[in-house]
Amino acid sequence: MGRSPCCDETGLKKGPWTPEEDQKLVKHIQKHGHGSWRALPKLAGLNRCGKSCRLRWTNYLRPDIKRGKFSEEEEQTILNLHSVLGNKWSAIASHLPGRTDNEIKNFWNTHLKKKLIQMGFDPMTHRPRTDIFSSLPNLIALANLKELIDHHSLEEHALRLQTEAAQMAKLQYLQYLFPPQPPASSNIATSSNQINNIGTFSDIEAFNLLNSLASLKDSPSVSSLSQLDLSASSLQGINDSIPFSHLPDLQIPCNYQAPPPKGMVQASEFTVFSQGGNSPISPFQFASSSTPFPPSVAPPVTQISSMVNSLGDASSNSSYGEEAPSVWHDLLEDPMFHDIA
DNA sequence: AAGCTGTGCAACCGCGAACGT
DNA sequence: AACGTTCGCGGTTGCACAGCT
Repeated sequence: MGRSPCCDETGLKKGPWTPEEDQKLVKHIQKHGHGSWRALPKLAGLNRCGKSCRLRWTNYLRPDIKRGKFSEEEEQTILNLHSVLGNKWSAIASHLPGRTDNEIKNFWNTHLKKKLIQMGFDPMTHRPRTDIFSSLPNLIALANLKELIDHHSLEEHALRLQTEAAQMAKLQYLQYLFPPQPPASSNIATSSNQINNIGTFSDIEAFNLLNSLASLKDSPSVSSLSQLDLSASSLQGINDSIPFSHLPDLQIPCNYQAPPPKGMVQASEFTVFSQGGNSPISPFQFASSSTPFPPSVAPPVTQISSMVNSLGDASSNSSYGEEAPSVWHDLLEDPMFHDIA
């Protein structure tokens, strides 16, 4: 690839700019504009490459540059934009008048990123770190000590993420406790299951599905999940209304294998596969996927809790089997499940 | 006072996109 | 369409400074 030599050319100065050089550059641009950056150094009488001149101007000498500490509003804006845009510093900078992409990038790398890491959040995804169980104590401590956080805006952001963390943790704990099970021997789904391999749907939709399953439990009209319309087209409408749905999804083929007895919901009905992969993903791997989880569709903690409660009730009153009630009971009794709320 | 370590930030580098011929 | 040049972006480096031992 024919890359331009730029500063590699011999004789061109590198390193920090002197006040004299700054003055020359500013005077020239004020008088003539920058025009071609490549040609500028000669015209301005500078022994620098055009690239160096452009950087010096855009990051330091431009008259509209705001210097000094970032305000809380700016900090919050950066956090919010970064959670959506990622490391698109120029795009983020366009929302912060007077701030350069370089300045924002430095501020992120030296301040915000570290703070998020310390709080147990992945600075790239803005979600709880992948080792969710090991970071839970930190999150709990954070909840108890949140009043000690000195930066207001960061606190708000952290609390929002923390709520998501608790929700994710519970859901992961559910998956952890109820790993995928092999289909029952009397598996009518294998021959007539209309939703086996229905295509793929995202984790977002999986969570929606979990929610809807909980609410469907008591519906007499639904005796089997196989009656649900889970076609790709029906899911499309859901997807369209979901924030962040434009972002790449972790593809999760629905591996529903057996209809639950008597309209009950079975957490283990969901086997999560990586895109194109053959082996299931563990809850930990699932949590570590880079798929952003939109806060707006996360099931509220109370909803998960009531879901688990209702599942427990349902299983104790049905032909689910001997093991199920104790499993639900174990979950509900587990202090960890309650503590993380 | 000297040396070490950590931090913040300006500047550089390399790549790919955009543009011009 | 193909090629060369320029520009802009994001990642990284290196230096100055502050704080600590």
